[in-house]
Amino acid sequence: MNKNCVQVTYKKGETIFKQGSFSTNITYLRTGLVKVHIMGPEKEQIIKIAKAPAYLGIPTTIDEEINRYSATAIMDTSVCYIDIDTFKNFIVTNGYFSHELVIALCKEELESYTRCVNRAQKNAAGKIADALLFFKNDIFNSAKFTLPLSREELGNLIDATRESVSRTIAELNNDGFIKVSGKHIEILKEESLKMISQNG
DNA sequence: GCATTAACCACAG
DNA sequence: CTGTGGTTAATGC
Repeated sequence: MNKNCVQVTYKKGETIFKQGSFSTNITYLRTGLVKVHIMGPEKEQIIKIAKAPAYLGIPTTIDEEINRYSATAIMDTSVCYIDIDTFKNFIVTNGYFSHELVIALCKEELESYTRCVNRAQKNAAGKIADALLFFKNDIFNSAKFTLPLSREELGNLIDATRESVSRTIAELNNDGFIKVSGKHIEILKEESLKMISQNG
């Protein structure tokens, strides 16, 4: 696929593709971190955070004319765009590739179900704890990291207002579960956060 | 009723 | 963009 691939780099904050525009390529995220988001009837909703390596636009490109969601870099990022016909041809001719792709898509769908339930049923503290553990374990693999989102964006990810996010993070800090300085976060008591994640 | 939770508003830094 | 305080509506015991 490399032959039909154009590589592009994006800085933090730049739009990779936008909801409402024509979707003509599959996007492969080579390095970096991206937020996938949708402008809903009320406000922006962050659907998920995607880290490299990953395909970004399969659902919105494979059988759709117009992008149903946007992707925006939240860290410096490099992607390559794969021509949709090339991609489809690959699926048809390469069974192994297709098999891997189905597995990846299934995983994402299951994760999406889980996030959906958690967003709807957990309280603010539980959702914040979830998000912080997600960044620690799934994104940065480090107890210490810089949050790549503003308080408002984090709220849009977990379904809470920016005020609730601020307050909850301040409480977790005061209670000694985490250490916070602006966007710098350090997870101090992961086990406690897991309890909070489950019980609120 | 009373407590809890989180959204909404406002204002300061 | 954040943090915080006051207020308020909804919900549970």
